[in-house]
Parts: sequence; structure tokens; C-alpha cells
Amino acid sequence: MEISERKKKILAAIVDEYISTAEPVGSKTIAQNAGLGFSSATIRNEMAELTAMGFLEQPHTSAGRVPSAAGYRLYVNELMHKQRLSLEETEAINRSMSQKMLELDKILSDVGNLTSSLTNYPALALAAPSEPVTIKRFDLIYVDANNFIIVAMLSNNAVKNKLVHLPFSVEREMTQKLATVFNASFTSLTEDKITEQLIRTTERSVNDSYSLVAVVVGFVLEVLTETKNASAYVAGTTNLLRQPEFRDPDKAHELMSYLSDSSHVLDLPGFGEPGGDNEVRVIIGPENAAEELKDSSVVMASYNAGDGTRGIIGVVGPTRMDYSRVAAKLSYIAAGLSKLLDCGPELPPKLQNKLIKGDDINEQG
Amino acid sequence: MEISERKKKILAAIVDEYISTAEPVGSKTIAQNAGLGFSSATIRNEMAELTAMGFLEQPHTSAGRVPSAAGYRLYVNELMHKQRLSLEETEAINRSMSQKMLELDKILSDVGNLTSSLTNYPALALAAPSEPVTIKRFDLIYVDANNFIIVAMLSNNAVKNKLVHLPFSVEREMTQKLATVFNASFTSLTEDKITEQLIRTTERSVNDSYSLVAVVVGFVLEVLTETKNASAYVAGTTNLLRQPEFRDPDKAHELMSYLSDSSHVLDLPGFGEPGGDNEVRVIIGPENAAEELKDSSVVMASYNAGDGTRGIIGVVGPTRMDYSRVAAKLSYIAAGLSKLLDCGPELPPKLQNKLIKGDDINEQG
DNA sequence: ATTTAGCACTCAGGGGTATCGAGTGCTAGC
DNA sequence: GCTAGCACTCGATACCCCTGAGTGCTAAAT
Repeated sequence: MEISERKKKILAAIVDEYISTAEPVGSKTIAQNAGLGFSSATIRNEMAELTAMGFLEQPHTSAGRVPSAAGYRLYVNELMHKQRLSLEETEAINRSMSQKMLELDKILSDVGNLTSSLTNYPALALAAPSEPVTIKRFDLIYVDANNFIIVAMLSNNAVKNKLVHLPFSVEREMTQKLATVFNASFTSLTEDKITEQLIRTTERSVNDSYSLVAVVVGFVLEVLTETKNASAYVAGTTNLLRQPEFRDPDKAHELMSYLSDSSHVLDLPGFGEPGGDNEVRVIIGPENAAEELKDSSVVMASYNAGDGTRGIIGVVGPTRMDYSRVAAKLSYIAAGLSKLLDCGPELPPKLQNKLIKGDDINEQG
Repeated sequence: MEISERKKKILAAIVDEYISTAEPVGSKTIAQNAGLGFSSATIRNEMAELTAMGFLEQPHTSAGRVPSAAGYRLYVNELMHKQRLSLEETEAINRSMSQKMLELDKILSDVGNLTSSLTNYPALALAAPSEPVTIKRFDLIYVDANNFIIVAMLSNNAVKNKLVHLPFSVEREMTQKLATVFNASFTSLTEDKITEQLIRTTERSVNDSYSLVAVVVGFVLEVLTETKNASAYVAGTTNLLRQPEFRDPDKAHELMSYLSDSSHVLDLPGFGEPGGDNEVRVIIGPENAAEELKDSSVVMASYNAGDGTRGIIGVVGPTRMDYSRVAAKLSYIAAGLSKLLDCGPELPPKLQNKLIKGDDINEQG
């Protein structure tokens, strides 16, 4: 059966109402509040049909209706009216994003916190390199005879470091030599390019009697594998406890501990798919692959850093989520993030603010 | 009134029972299970007196007894039988601690996670320098004409870095010169020693037309102030939801969001006090200064890194906490951490394991 | 052909009441 | 000084009834 315009209006009204009250919605409420000009009986008939079509569900016979996953889907795809952010909101976001930090990890964790506090839902912030990460620049910092620090800057602007302790002493010259050699031979290499032979050659070239090369190579491999599979941050999981659907501590605990292992977040479907910038994707309840998310929805927006890294920011919440509000915010934040990461390093901080304010990014697709 | 030996035994039995069941304890249960050889009536009389003395409380007339804060206090101070860790437990801890990482931040966050997963309570890991932190060693890493990384190793073995972007280009020589100058003039300085005059002198000495010195000094100040007030990690807050006393989502939310701001953790009383190593301190319910912790207990153990940094690891839980189990684990972990941090850099990783296994650290004071 | 008014029906939630039983305090006897 | 016994208390549980929001259906009205 084709869904009539009137049914759509009614469905939209029901979803809106349910999103704000968390209580099953009755025909009378819609007749009175939605201003559609029909009596409750008419609404009732339509609701009965919407239920038969699978867009609504009835918790029990004498209760109001609740949107089904299909109902939310239709709502998200067609019915929901795109929301604009208020000036205060965009300014708050701009303010938080006009930070001067450029390191990927710090940006991600900050944006995660920002997103979570703006939406009052747990937030995700992911970054995945579209092509394998390499090391852009090395340095070994001599601390004292027994200690040095390895620092690596990666192609995606992440900076990693490791303090190394040696049970024997080395000289400053040795660390400098190592740094030079590694900068010459190990930059711009993907993990699989680091062969046994390369390591041997390097060892010979620095006359490495203490297997220092092995230590540094170990660090390189660790960094490259760790970042190959993208990095993920989760923030604000406690927000879940504010949602009526998570008043059951067992449910809350299940989802919260699932989220607190940020590696789970990388399993999200569609993560890694191309998808246009600033496009907002919504995964509703049972559409989620993970069992733990079957009763939750995930809203995600992609951002794109100029260097090929692309990523996702998103929020997790009950299926009864304020999709339009969340989508608007995510879209705006993702757009800001794209600009920040994309032209960031080419712009002095003062200009960034202006760019982010571009008006077009208030809408989302 | 002086508390008799028998009363102490009964109180201990009640606390033990209540810790494991979370239900008010009745006289019959104690008479049957505790094996004291008295009838329930006798226990009952003693319980009535213990209640009058303030060590027990009665939720309502016809319920069993629950330990009061004073009851727990007595239990913790005198009655609780020190627990030994099983071989499996000590080995599990040793395994997790025999990591090769030496950076303070990473160690702290790892130990926080370890503690939380071993105790099933939220865990805290703090480090506070007993004397102001200084920078031990600088480096500026030239990335390209517009970007360089500042790396600083601190006196407490933390490593901090920052990626700096410049709206103009600098030459490699300049970054090297800066690094040399900063290593010469800014190492081992506490924050208050960084005077306007020192900055001016430095600027003149490198012929700084781009205020690069200001950028680096900014970083230095940021790092020194940030670490001056110690660093804190909180892990495993979701564990709270498993405790029956936090089945009320509002309570859980209150405490969890309090804990998730790790700066709160620094307000803990006694943090910063000297206190012997491996000494386990317990703060029970209302003894806590923070309103949010009035119904919770905190168990803390201090560790001591040789370099003057001292810190605390601890757990937060309901006053009905398994104090002896938690104290034993914390004590063991803190002792391990002391050794790891204290002699860590002077020992090759292989030896660390042995040291940590020292038998005496199974006990705590 | 739609829409609406009316009506009988359903059922979760709330309030009241009876019952149960764990636990108590007290007393009398060992 | 300990314990057996007993009357008493009172939260928790179960049950029941009632209320009211909401439904589906039918018949009248537009």
C-alpha cells in the first residue's frame, strides 16, 4: 500500500511527540496538539493502518503507539524537518573548535567531548586513514646515557613518542646517527615495506652492536599497526543514564561497557565507506550489526581531512533519539572539523573561525 | 563503654556478611554461619548494644543490622583480617605490570585500568610531584618549513609534545638553535623561575624576529602548570552499575559524572600527605569531603617513585566495599608500581618481574 | 466516500488491604 | 551469663479493585 501524505504527517507528529515525551502517543494527543484538523477518530483509523503497515507498534492493546524501526527510518529519510542551529549554538561550537592544537589525537578527544556535551548523548570520534599511515619525520632525543625518547610524526599529523630505557649506555652521537638514518630510510614507508633486509642494512650502516635499531624498528611497527586500524575515542557515556530507556542499570551497563572499549566502535557499519562529506547517516536499532546496539541508534557524520584521513563523529542513543537536532549538530561539527583539519595547517588560527562559520554547512543532506 | 572481644567478633562477622550479601544481617544468620557458638538470642543482645554504641544501624525496626560508618571504621582499623592474594592474582598483576613503557602518563592509565578490572570498582590513578616538576630535556623537531614539534621530557618522566604550525617559514637551523638555547636556559626551572627577563634575554640571543621563543615558552608554561597540580586518571566507572547500591540511575549518574571529571579526584583528602609507602588508607562514606562521595568509600594506596613523584592508586565503591580484598590488591599494585617507577629506569625489563614478586609486599599496614 | 461521534472493550498502573516472615526485644528458666 | 520462647513490628509481596487512557468498531453526518 502506498503511504498517503496524511499518514506521513500523522507519523511525523507521532515521532516528534514520542521523541520529546518518551511515552506512547495516543490519537487524542495528536488530534489536539498537531493541528492537523482531524478528529481523534480519523487519526485513530490512520494510526491503525500505520500499525498494520509496520511503521508503528503498540506496547499493549490499550496503550498509545510507538514508532517502529521502520517508522523511524521513514521519519529520518523523509519526514524530519531539517533543523537549523541557533546562532548561540554555532558560536559555541566555533569557539570550542578554534583551538590551536593540531595533533590528531587531541583534536579527536576534544571533539568527542564537545559533541557529547552538546548532544547529551555518548559521542564517538573516529579517524581512519584512507591510505596506510606512514612516518613523516623521526627524532631521537638523547636524555642521558641510559635513556632516549623516540618521537615520530605521522602522515596524518598524529605525534607519537616513546621513552626508551637502556640497560647500557649509549652516546649522544649514536642517537643522532640513528635519527639521521631512520629519517633517511624509514620515512614514507608503509608497514609492509619494512623488510628484514632493510633492517639488516640499517643495522650495518650504524654499526649497531646493541640492537638499538631493533628497538626503534619495534616502535615504528607498533605505531604503524596501531594507527593502521584507525583510532577511536568515546566520550560522555554517562549521558546514557539520563535517558529513560536506560533506567535499567543492566541495560545501561551493557551498552556503556560496550562503548567504553573504543575498539568496538570501529566495527560500525559504513565506517570506511566513502560517502560524501558532511553527509549524515543514521543507523536505527536493529539495523545495527552489534547485538549491544539493537535497541540503540547511531547517528554519524563524516569529515574529511585533506591528507586522506577521513573519519566519523557520531553519537549513540536510544532509538527514540532527537534525530534532527543531533543530525544538525553533527553535520555542523563535522564540517568544521573538515575545514580545521583540511586547511588547518595552512591557516593561522585566527582565520579558522571565519571559515568554519560558512553558512552552507548549516544544512545536511 | 569498652567494646568487648566478643562484640568485635560479632561486628566483624556482620560486616563480612553484609559485604558479601548487601542485605541487612540478622542475628540468626550470624549464629548459624559465623560459628561463634552462641545462640541467636545472645547475638541479638550484643547486636542491640553494638547498635546503641553506634557501630550498627537498623534500616527499620524489624530488619537486620547494617554497619554504620563507625562500624566500618572499626572493622577496617582492627577487625578485618588481612587478605593474601592468591598466586594467580599476583602473577596476573605482575604480568600486566611488566610492561616496558616508562612514560608516567601511560603507566598511570594502564595501572588504572588494571586496578579497575581486578577490583571491579572504578579506579583512580594519581601522580603528584612532591617538588615542582621541571623540564629535563627539550627538543624541537623540524618537520617542514611551517611546522615543528616541541618535545619536552619532564623531571617525573612524563613526555609532552606539541605540534606547532607557523604562518611563515622558518629554517631548520633556527629550530636547532632554539632547542640548544632552551636546553641551556630552561631546563630544571620551576614555573616561577621563568621571568620576563629570561624570556627577553633568550629572544635576543637567538635573534627571534618571529616570536618563536614566545611559542615555546607558552608550551613550557602550559606543561609546567598542567603538571604542577598532578595528573589523574579514572578508569572503569561503569563498574559502579554492578553494585546494588547504584541501581538507582540518578545516584549512579551523579557519582559517575563526578568521577569522570578527573580533576575532582585531586581533591581527595590526604592526597599529598606524606604517609608511608604501601600504606593503605580508607575513607569511609561521610568521612569524605565531597558531597558526591558521602555514600561511598575510597581506598587508596600510595606509591613512591624514586624521583620525588609520589602518587596514589585507589578505588571508589559503596561503603559496603570488600575492604580487605581491595586493600590487598591495591597494596600489591602500589608496591609494584613503586618498584617499577623507582628502580625502573635502572633495570632491564626482565629483572623487574622478579623484584615485584618480593613476598613482603603481600601484606599491608 | 470520508469524517466524526459514540460506545463498548482492554489493560497497565495506582491505591488499598491482607498476609507473610524475617527480625527484634523481652522475659523466664537453665 | 546464656538460651529458649514468645509476642510484636513492619517492610515486602501478593492480590484485588478501580480508574482512565486508549483502542476498534459502528452508525450517523457531511
